[in-house]
Amino acid sequence: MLTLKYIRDHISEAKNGLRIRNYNDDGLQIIDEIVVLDDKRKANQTELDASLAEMKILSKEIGNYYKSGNKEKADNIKEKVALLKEGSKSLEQDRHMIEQELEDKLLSVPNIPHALVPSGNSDEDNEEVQAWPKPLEVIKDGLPHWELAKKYNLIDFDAGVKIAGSGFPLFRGKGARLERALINFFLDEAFNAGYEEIIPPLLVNSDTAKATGQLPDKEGQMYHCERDDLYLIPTAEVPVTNIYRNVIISESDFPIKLTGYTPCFRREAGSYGSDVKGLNRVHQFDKVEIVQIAHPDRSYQVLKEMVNYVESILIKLELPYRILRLCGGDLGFTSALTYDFEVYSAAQDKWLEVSSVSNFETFQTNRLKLRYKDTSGKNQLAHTLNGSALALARIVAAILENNQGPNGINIPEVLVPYTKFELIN
RNA sequence: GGAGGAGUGGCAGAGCGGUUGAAUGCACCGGUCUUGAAAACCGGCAUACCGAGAGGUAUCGGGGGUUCGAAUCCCUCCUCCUCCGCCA
Repeated sequence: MLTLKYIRDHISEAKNGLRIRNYNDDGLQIIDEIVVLDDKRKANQTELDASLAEMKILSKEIGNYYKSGNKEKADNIKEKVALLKEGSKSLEQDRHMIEQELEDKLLSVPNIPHALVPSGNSDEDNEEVQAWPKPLEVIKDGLPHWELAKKYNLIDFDAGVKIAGSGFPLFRGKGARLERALINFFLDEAFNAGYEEIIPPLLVNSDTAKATGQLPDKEGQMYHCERDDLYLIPTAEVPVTNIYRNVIISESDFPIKLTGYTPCFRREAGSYGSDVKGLNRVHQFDKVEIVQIAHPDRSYQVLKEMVNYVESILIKLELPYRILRLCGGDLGFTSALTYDFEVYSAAQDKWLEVSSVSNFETFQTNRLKLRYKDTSGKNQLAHTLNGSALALARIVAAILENNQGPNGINIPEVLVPYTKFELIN
């Protein structure tokens, strides 16, 4: 959620930002509507405050008159207060309504894109900021990962369907061990890069989901346990970032670097076709997430650092990758700037998104109320960033496809200490 | 799931219907003193909103109510603690 102050002080920047996100003139009106509502809110508060202040003073007088035994005078004032009270009540009702409306509108405004974000409508307009320098090797007669998984009995999609439904893969044997090896490898890498490991709850309450922006924007994407009003997390970002909800940290606490492995649950309604085959798009997948809470002056440097970090992992895994800067049409609701990593899947001849690294600036911290005391003692909103490092399922798909050969599938060297085997055959 | 107790500032802990946004202690920050430090003393020290400012309003777990007036009384929800039951 953008801050009111930002919107009021940067009306034209806000509108330009929304244009990058392909808002038309009608859509842009939301900004003006917010300003008008806020004016209403201010006027209301001024009036209400004055009325309450008067009531307070009169109430004190009543107290004093009672003490001195002057009942008549006290009762006189009581009538006055009763009148004031009626007025305050209706003002208060107005305030509730105005605030609710304002909040709804604010929640519907996405983050303002960073100046680097190119305009564009879809993922086809994303800007390639780093291409794979070598020619891509297409494996002739290569099998897609779902067939490899079947051939080597790594993933039993049918069993997953029976147990839960489509989109819930069941890993077994070397497939399960490869999955676990990757999780441990990623966590060790993050540890070495200075991230503190977190094992968070996998179910979160609605306050938590709201604070990181999943509610109300992505309500339909999350599994919801209605009976207890809890949501299954779509990413570790949600519980991990919420550790710092309603927290004021000191400037010396920066940088806060957290990592966590969790399964991620996504309903992903509405997708179809070959994109959803195998591990490309599933309801449950494993992911190691990295989260940083950064000083606003340093957050873009931190973003770079996180991009470099993700890149270093892909290099170690020896997978061909490219880095994209998301365009306005593809940029997530809460993000100001996002870099996507895609890995080339040789058998599908397709780039698969395996990581997304974003700076949310104050968009999340405003709702989180995550602040730090600056040198002058004032509270300021911190910046949050996160990235997948990495999303497991698609990495597995890429490893299987890219490393297949006549003798089986070769495990990247860096993983062998974790898998304890070098070849799947 | 059943019975009881409790939720107050960074922490500890008063207040239980009337200048109480909240005593006191600790912690923290600034100053005096000191060669320096400690001690002692003086001052500061919650958050949000409105206001150019003076200042005002709200907040004592959340929400609602009683009252001229609520941290204090009532209702409800949440959380924590103790005991019992169940259980990995």
